[in-house]
Amino acid sequence: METIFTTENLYNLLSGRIPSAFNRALLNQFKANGINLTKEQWSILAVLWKKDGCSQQVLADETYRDKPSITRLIDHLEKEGLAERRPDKKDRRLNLIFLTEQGRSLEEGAMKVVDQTVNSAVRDIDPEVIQLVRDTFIRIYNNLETKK
Amino acid sequence: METIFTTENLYNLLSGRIPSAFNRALLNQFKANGINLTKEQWSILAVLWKKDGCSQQVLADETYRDKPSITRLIDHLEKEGLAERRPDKKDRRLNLIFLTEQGRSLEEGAMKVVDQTVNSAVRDIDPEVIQLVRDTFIRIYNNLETKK
DNA sequence: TTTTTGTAGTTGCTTAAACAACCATTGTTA
DNA sequence: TAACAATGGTTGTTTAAGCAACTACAAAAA
Repeated sequence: METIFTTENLYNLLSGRIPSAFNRALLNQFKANGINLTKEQWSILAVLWKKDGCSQQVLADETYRDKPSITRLIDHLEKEGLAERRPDKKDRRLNLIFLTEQGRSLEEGAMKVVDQTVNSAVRDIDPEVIQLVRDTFIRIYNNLETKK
Repeated sequence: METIFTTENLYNLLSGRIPSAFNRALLNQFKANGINLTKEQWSILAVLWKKDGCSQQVLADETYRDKPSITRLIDHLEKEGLAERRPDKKDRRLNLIFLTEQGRSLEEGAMKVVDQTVNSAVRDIDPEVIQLVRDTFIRIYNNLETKK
């Protein structure tokens, strides 16, 4: 295989430096706007704002986390008063997760900040290039999932 | 601003799903090859293999971590017998970090696994596209650093 | 040369990820 | 329907990130 890339170059691309920087920036913007959320909490809320009342397993699938991680994130959201568990009446194995009024009220402000941060990150970059980057990442993801 | 992207699309690109998948894959490959390293440990060792005897601050800069994170990662590497601290004789503020024989001996095997995993991830993708993705990510990184 | 400023590293705290082991409930099948 | 498998969730453990507060030392400024 002939490429102009060293393993190290590619590793840096794949290993997550940019996402770290992005997540840091997002967190700072939250803080600067008086929104008291970790990026993990926000990622859960982002699902609930669309699918209020879904199960923990759905949250795990949507946010690419395992079940224990969700258990603890929900614990934390409950403690903060942003969401609550309610047992499913039909299937008693399930917890359904509902936003509280407070959890709902964060949506507008948080989404505005995410929007600004995302747009700031990709400013001056050709949308077609962004599209290509996305497509490439999907291919990489599939390559990783389907092993070698 | 007119784009075909929703904030959510872009967020998913920027927030680190692919790196998570990559890091998971790498960890699995380490394990499958009997290499007992976390990805964090490996990322420190990767610097030391090139700059044995550098300071903790250098490790922090090279791996994009803060100083406390490095303190603890080195603690752990010392406990595992892979590296050791030696005070700098000239500047007594500094610890210089040196690989042990055992730490050095991991290089070949680990790099082979990283190499395979990286190549598997980008297989069938045009090198020019990879280059463009890299360049774009560097621009995004700079956008994030120079704030809006 | 004393004071001030900066740099290197550590400790404490909160939050989270990943994995294994586990319990309860539900679904399947023999 | 009784045994077994699958699903949803929790707990325990290890490892790590990120921030603030701190100590020790060095360099620069007064």
